[in-house]
Amino acid sequence: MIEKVSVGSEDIELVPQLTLDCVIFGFHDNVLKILLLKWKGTDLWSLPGGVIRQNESLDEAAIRVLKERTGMDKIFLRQFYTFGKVQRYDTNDIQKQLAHVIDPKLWYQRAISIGYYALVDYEEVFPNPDHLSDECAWWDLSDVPQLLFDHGEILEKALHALRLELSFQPIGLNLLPEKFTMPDMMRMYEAILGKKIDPRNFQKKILNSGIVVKLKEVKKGVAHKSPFLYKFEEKRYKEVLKEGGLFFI
Amino acid sequence: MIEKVSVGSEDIELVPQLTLDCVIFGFHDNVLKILLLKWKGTDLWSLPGGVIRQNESLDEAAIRVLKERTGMDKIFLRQFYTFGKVQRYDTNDIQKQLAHVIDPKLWYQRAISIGYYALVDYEEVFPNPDHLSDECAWWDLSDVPQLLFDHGEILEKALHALRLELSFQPIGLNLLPEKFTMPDMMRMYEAILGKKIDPRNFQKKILNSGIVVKLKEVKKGVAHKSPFLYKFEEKRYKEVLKEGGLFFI
DNA sequence: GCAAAAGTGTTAGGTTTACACCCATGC
DNA sequence: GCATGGGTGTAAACCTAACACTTTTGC
Repeated sequence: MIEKVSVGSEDIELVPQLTLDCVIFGFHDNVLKILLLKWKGTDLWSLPGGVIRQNESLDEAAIRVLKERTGMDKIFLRQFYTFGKVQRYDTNDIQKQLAHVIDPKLWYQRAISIGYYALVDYEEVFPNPDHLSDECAWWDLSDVPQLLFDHGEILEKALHALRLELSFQPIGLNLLPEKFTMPDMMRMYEAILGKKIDPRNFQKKILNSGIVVKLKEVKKGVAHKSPFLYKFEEKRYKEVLKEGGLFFI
Repeated sequence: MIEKVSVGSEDIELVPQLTLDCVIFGFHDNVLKILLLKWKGTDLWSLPGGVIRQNESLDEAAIRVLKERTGMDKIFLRQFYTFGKVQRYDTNDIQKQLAHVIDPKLWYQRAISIGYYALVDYEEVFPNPDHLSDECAWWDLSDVPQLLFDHGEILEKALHALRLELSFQPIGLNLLPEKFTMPDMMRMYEAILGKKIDPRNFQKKILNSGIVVKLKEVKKGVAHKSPFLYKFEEKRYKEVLKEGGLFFI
């Protein structure tokens, strides 16, 4: 197991057997997307992840990884689960597939991985591969390829957490751009919940709750009728979430 | 840091720097209770916890700890958060307080702790101290003493998770005895949510949902009017939770 | 008999659901 | 002008919240 890593000329001590994995969600073209890494010289994809340094907290480690992959500093991040089966995936199989990138000796011990999910404004992200991958790219949630390790399971659990927290966390604020249309927001809800919502009822409920304000602008340059733009009334949004949530079950 | 532990004549390898802590909830006399340990020769209390062996999963480790502390085998267990600040509590302070029980050298490295909460039927538990404590006892949630380490924060987060999951997990099934009265159940909700509920509205909603059935018995030997007994209609209860939850916000 | 807790119904207000047509725009 | 997506109202059903008195029991 790696217990040190070099950054410039410095050796940095790591917490042994502990890693973290990030599911980075974005929303674009009406669908949820996640950021994946393609391992060097392969067609194999996995979630971005990293190790924990002895002198940083778990959250700090996650922020560091997020910053490295997206270029972004202020990111909405939630720890959602820690994955700790003894044998989280088929070690021999992985060693064979990745032998040219990582020394198989690195797999002599199990690793426990802390799962984080992140929400980012798709438009502001510059995907950036790490030293073991040669591509970092957005994938539509609906056609994510088979993932390496147990990352399929990690993604499942992240989605589940996201669905649950949709009613209690300011998901919209972090996944939508500053100005957005009502259909944008509705489709974000639909994408996360995986079901259709009636647009009249959706609009009524959202406007009633007071969590958004209508701007005196419309979105231009789109085909068909120009939709109005809205932005979040942040204080009110958080109040509503705190006072019991905003449900579209 | 301990990296081995002896069980009988065997040495068991541990995952370094990783521990787990359990918040074990029970419900009795209309209040929520948790199980705490008193450290040998002190008046200091903490949550039950343990280490992770190399050959067991996190869940298995939690089950082992729960079994040791409560004597129970089948326990409702949820992992709710992993605590990983670099300096989770004042190490010097703790070393001084517990020097007579644990060699201060054990604290030379940080530890990351995985938080689990458990729900148990109060009546079925036999509290059992571990080798570092001389008492294992129930405490009313409302008068839990100052806890060692960062266990106060862990308890906070466990409670928060419990509140959130009350609407989606079969909490009642695990916290109440097999047969219970409507006021019992209502007070469980009140204790978890920390607020009063109207008994007429509560009963209406619970009975409408079909998650319990009224038995042809009353609870005898109680002062005042004998209340009817109910039991969960387990299949229906889980269906309702799955289809969007059962809220008393 | 009295104190304490159990049990129970109604009403008003609010929320949710279901449902369909016209409008503005780009091509 | 037509295809596409945006925008909007109403009525019925359902759910929630508010509210107080009678019953049973042990002491």
